[in-house]
Amino acid sequence: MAATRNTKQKQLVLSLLEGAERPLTAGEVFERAVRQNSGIAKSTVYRILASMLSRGEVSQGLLQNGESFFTVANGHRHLHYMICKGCSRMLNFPKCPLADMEREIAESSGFLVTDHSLQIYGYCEECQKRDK
Amino acid sequence: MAATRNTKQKQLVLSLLEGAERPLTAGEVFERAVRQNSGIAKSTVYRILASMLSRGEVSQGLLQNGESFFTVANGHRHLHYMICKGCSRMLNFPKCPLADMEREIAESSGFLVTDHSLQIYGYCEECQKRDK
DNA sequence: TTTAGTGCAAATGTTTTGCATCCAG
DNA sequence: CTGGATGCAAAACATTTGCACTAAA
Repeated sequence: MAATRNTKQKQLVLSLLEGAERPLTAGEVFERAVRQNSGIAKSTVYRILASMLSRGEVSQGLLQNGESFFTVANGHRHLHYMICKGCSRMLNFPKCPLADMEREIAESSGFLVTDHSLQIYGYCEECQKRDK
Repeated sequence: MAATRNTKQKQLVLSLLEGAERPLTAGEVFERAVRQNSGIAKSTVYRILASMLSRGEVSQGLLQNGESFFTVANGHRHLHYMICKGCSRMLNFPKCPLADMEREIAESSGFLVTDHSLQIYGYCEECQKRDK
């Protein structure tokens, strides 16, 4: 794997993801970076996220509209999210139902699993009450 | 729910999905429709798929690049896919690990699950051999 | 100095939308 | 008839890419 330079753009993207209260899309990372008066380019945000993703430094998820969102990868523990269709809130879904299945899948089907994408959609408690 | 007219464009999209050997993206549905000399517009394909999706007549999945793919919803049984990063083949993954969890989730977190999106990425047997 | 990384703008590709027209009910 | 559905073209997005320039090592 090629060496990677420690630029202030990378530091910024990483600190924004670390300081975020929820996963962020590339566009949101860019917005927040702009608010901090960094002159970072949007394409740089995309390149940094892609690079971090291939290094396993961040995890990627998919929204129903096809947009990607990112979180800092915290060790081996990986999270999924319950995404509210009412308010777009993202709640942690810490128990990954595939955690122990990857070996089993390889043995029964021959398919080598490298990763997976799981999002759970529905309505959070507040939105259930409000729309009742 | 509003009434829906039975147009030949809808019949065509549905028959293409039913006759497909694998899930199709909107673009692929459009391609196949064009080959049959239907003068259907691409935007019509998108509108029909969106409408069928909201009626539960088709299921949607997400590719890693954000594109959506569709399959006819076959009753209550729903499938997920193992998607090969080498050859893009999509293999059935019939055992849904969330099948029995939705009620449990609602009880423990208050989140009402309506649906979910799960894709498994990796390499099929042939691609594992070829790239070895 | 060297070259990975960046900014900028243009290009890509998917999906959405406005609007005049069409046709299923 | 009449309003939902369609075709067409333009627009809206997220994301990627080419290229000259900048700055990390």
